[in-house]
Amino acid sequence: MLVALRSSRLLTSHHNADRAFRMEQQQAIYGFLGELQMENYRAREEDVDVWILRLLEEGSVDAANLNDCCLSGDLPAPSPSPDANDNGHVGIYRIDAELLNFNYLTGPRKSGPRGTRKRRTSPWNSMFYTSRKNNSRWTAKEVERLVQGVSKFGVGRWTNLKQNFFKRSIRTAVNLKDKWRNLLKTYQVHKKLHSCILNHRWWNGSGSWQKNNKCSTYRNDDLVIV
DNA sequence: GTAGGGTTAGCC
DNA sequence: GGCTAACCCTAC
Repeated sequence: MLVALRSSRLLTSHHNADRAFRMEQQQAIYGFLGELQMENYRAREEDVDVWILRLLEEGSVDAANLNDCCLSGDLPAPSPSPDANDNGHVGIYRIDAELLNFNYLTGPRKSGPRGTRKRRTSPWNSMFYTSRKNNSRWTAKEVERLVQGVSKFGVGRWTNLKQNFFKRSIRTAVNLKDKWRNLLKTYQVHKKLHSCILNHRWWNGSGSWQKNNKCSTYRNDDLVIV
């Protein structure tokens, strides 16, 4: 599975008229990713297929609605589906407190919690070591706030996100960007999700939705899963 | 200010 | 030694 972000396009090519609608779509997409990722911390050693199916069954993640968020920059926007709400928008974004109630730091992990790390200050001053600025692992609450922030402001608005969600935090805008990148990276690792999601309705690339596993592309302006 | 490649340190 | 996550560096 390839997940590619095209955030720069998001913020530059959209018409103002549909900007709000597209932002809501974006929120849905990243909320979905956030839920996947955060649950992933808890269920890292579990069968991902079973796990995502459970989420779908519980309704925590609605793959059908997710598909309704799909838009291609090259293809016409699909009509809102019957699953959409009264506004014609989809709203799968939801951070479930139960999903976040996991043992973030002590749960089963391939790599355990990291302690304080140190590094050389510079190649020519290698005799001295100094601590990095933060050296702390992200907490579940921080991840939650990051996902909320990205869902609200979108990817690439790290300074804005910092000011609104991490104002008193040690995390810098760059830290937020890097953490989000790590989250998506981990998300990509679980390729089994691909076949699972493809079993649900999917944009077939030729103007209609279908519910089978023949389609191989999920796409919107900001996210491409191939 | 941001994106993306590079570096580092902890854990297996 | 490999993998991973947090952090650093730098071009744009």
